[in-house]
Amino acid sequence: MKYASVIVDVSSMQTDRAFDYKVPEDLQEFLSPGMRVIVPFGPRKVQGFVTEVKNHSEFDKLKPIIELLDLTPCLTPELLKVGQWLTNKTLCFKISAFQVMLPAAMKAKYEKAVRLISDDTTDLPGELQPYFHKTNQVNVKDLEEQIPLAEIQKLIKKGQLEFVYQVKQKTNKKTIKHIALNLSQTDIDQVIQTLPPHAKKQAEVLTFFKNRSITDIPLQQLLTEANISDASVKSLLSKKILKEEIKETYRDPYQDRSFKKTTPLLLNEEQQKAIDPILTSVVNKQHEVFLMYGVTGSGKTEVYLQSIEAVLQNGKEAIVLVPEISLTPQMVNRFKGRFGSKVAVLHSGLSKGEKYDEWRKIQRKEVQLVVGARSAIFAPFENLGMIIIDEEHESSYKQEENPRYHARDVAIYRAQLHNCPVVLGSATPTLESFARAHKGVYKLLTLRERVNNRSMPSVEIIDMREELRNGNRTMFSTSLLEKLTNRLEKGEQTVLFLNKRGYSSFVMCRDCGFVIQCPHCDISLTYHRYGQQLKCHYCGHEERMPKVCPECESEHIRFFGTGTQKVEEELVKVLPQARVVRMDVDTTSRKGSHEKLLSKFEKKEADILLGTQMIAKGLDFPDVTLVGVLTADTMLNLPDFRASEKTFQLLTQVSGRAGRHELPGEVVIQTYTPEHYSIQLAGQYDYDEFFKQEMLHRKHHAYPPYYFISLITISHPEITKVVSVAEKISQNLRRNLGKETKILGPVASPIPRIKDRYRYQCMVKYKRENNLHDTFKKIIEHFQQEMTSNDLTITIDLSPNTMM
DNA sequence: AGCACGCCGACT
DNA sequence: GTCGGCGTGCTC
Repeated sequence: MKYASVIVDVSSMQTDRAFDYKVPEDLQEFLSPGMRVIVPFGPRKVQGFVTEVKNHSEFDKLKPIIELLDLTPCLTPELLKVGQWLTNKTLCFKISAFQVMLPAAMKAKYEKAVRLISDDTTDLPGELQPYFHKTNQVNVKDLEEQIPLAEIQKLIKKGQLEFVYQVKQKTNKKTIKHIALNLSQTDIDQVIQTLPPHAKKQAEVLTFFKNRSITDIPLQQLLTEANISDASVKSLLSKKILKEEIKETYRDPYQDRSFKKTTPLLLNEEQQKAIDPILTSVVNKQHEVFLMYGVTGSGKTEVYLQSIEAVLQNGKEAIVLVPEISLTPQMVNRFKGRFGSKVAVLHSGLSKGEKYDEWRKIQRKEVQLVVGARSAIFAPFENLGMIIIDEEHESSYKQEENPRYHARDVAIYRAQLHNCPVVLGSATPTLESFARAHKGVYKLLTLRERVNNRSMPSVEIIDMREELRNGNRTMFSTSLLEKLTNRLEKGEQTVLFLNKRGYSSFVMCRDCGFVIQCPHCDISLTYHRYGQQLKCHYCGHEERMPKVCPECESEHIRFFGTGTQKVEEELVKVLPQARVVRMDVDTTSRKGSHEKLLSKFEKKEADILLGTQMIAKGLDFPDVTLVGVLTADTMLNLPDFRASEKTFQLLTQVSGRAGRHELPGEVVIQTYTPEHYSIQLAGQYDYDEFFKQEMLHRKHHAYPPYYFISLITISHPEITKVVSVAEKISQNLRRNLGKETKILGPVASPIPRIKDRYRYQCMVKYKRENNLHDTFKKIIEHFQQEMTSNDLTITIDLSPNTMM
């Protein structure tokens, strides 16, 4: 007899361990760790992952596995190990660690239904009878709005009904209809003779098969290419001359696009110097982490491409992470262009089905390269030769929900298991990475020159306080406006960047100073022009923009701050002839709208591209010669120890968008704090000096990379509860952690209330702390009961990216 | 998590 | 008397 240890799909502390099941006779040969199964769990059925197949079990009242869901394990032995590691590293449940490594389409959904035991409905209460008219099984969801649950429970006690629990699979494989010959090629002519003489079209169909010498073809293709209607096909089908076949296919998000094949470019001396150690590491199968620090436009991508070439030639596979790839179709084009059908692409712009299909291409070893966002780091390759993380500093590589992992950490762990290199690339590396490179933990590769020696665009920093003093109350400085006008005249393009995060357009009364806030969160509401709505960006609360101040009934109620919508309006006022494309969450929420807007700009159907964060990355348009940053300092005021770093990164990235081709570029940075070092040094493209200065700050305030930090956030609907729990937690931390460790708080979180829940936090700063994980685990265990029964939540982030 | 079981107060 | 509220404990 064989037994399987299964991690069940029930995320709670008490079920966060393996449960044993009997393996039915017919599965004993196949079943192996990493496969998904459906198992009975209490009265219901749940999905689970097999972690072990063994010959004994400690437990004696075992139930058998109900169903096997995979023929090949969806988690390789290595990924099972990665899952275990993730669990320890992020303190998440095992099931969450496994689930995060697979496409969402493979997660099970559950349904509870009521089934009629006998076929006779006459015994049922009248109001229930219509439900069971045509079926003997009805979903509880459909029932519970009309019929009280107690009613049903009574009938269950009486034995008329029973609950059935179902596991719904979402892994719908896409199929297409093929039409195939039900005879051999050689018989075609003979069969045509037997057709009635007036059935010309049917004969045509068969001739089509003959001329092409094919035996099967997708139905759609047959109809269009042979130029026939489906009536003649149907008739041939009914005569059994043709037959239908259902074939599984992939949803290909890139199917109607062709990619121009590119060939390797000649590397310059610097690029060659950078690629050599990477290639050595690939050939020698050595694990090493490279930090490729290359200024924007220095040709990092070409180095990636040629390194990958070497990996593939070695018969190995590679993963390339890019930040939210849908934002940079240009990046996909470069990889698809070089490696064609060897590439799978995984990003948030794909539907669940499309992601699942791309994932299956990887699993079936039909591709050797995956280009994707954060979660692509879990691609089920078994023969990894290299992992590349482009724009290494991007915060989207950190997942902000459980399991709170950083893709960089996973990359390094997987690369260790595979003995292969990791390449981190950036023009503005995180301080953590750059410091590690200095210490020799990572190998530093530097690209200081831009390809073709093009100079960096010139940067002008504008003091907006000065503009105000001179009576300019608009959000465009005189200089920026002048340059904008100039570009319009020359027919060149401009990118305007608005860093909306921080404060967006909040609504304030000019008479009494009242700011309209969300009733459920401690955050001011944001004005949206569309529908005159006020929205909360945290809980989604919406209300109409009031005509008068709710406090003092004054009519002088206005919105302040600048959102992209407002900039667009003003832009039209001052430059009525300009054609503007606006890109922000509102204009890009629909699928594909992103690419549409960008291609509109690319085709020069617009003069100005106006947008938020999302336009800062990787865009490359030849005719953009001016980049304007409207408010460079909004981010600096956020309660975040990385604020300066993020500002520097952003300004550098944005500046890199100008003058990438023949035409020289210019950058205008508008700010209220022009003296700030992150703004000054970004203007001078001086990363090294920025690194020095920022490191001093970090050292002084005991932040990374000098200290590791962890953040515990406690939330509950009642503030007194939050405070008392937070207090207990911080006392516990102080008792159990080392003397060198600094424990800050408890204090109210930067946003003290979200969705009617109060939030407090404690920060732990440490250099060396052996007790950390144990202490955190014990804290969670201690409050576990209150977390399930009393609506208390405690979240622990072991390397928070933001303090919010 | 989700479900059953079981123990107490409020109603026909 | 019983209905139904939620605290408690278990799931191989």
